[in-house]
Amino acid sequence: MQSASLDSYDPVRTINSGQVFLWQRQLDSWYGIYGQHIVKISGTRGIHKVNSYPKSDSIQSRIFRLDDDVRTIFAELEGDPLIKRLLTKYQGLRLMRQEPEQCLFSFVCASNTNIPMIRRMLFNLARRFGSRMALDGLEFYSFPSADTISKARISDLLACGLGYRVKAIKAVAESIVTGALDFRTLTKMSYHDAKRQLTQIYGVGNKIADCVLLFSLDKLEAFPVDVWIARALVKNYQWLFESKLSDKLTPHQYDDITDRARQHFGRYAGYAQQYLYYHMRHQAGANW
DNA sequence: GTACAGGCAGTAT
DNA sequence: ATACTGCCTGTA
Repeated sequence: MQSASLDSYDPVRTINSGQVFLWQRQLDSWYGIYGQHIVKISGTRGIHKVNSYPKSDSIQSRIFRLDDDVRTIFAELEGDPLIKRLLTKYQGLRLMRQEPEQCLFSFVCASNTNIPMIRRMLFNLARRFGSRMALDGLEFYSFPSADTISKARISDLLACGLGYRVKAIKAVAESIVTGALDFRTLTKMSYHDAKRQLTQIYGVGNKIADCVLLFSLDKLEAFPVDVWIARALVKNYQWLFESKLSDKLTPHQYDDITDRARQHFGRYAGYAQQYLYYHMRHQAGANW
């Protein structure tokens, strides 16, 4: 019973994992913005139906990574006692596969702020620069394209509450528009090569690059270390690290930590990160 | 007022 | 290499 349902998935738990920002609860359903699509999760009692508008048959499998062989993945991660416990405790939690452009813009906005603020910035961006869509009598806005953002006025971006991130947002939009950054190519590259490309962009450092690699470019070995993960490691994995860990990281410490985490958790370290992150937030009583 | 929040680049040692 | 600093903005 327990192992049989370990490969189940719970879309609502997954969208509340804190790694995707443009979701909202309305009329007993959840609505998310996925590039040009609205994704709707309806249903109750843990039995959910996922639809997308415009309609797409493959989008559910795509965004919830139902193509991943989680039995194999989880079997590898069970070697770690804490992760083994969390896999059962948070059954149904998956990683999500986000739309790369939206993902990169989102995590650039995420630097040095909190989730309510990130959501505000992204909803503002969508409302101002996205296309209006209607569903169930509700109003939604698609996520704006890099082209649109590259042409946007600085003052309009500032009005979205982006603050000093505008410079980075512009740099990201530019590199996409000029083709200097190409997600298809990055997906085919190795983790390290793709990361090197991403971090060339102004405003994209280690952490943001790892988030984009894991959440949108299928690099499951990526192990983003934000303050929450750092705290989880300090608390539960101090033994993994020679020098003492603190939850403030210099760039060199960041590399050291992700490398060791990857060594310890293996090629699916990103899944371990997802469960650790969810666990920390859950324990902190987060409900944003 | 002021500390702080899911990093980053710039500058000085 | 490593440490220190400022940064938009909103909230507690």
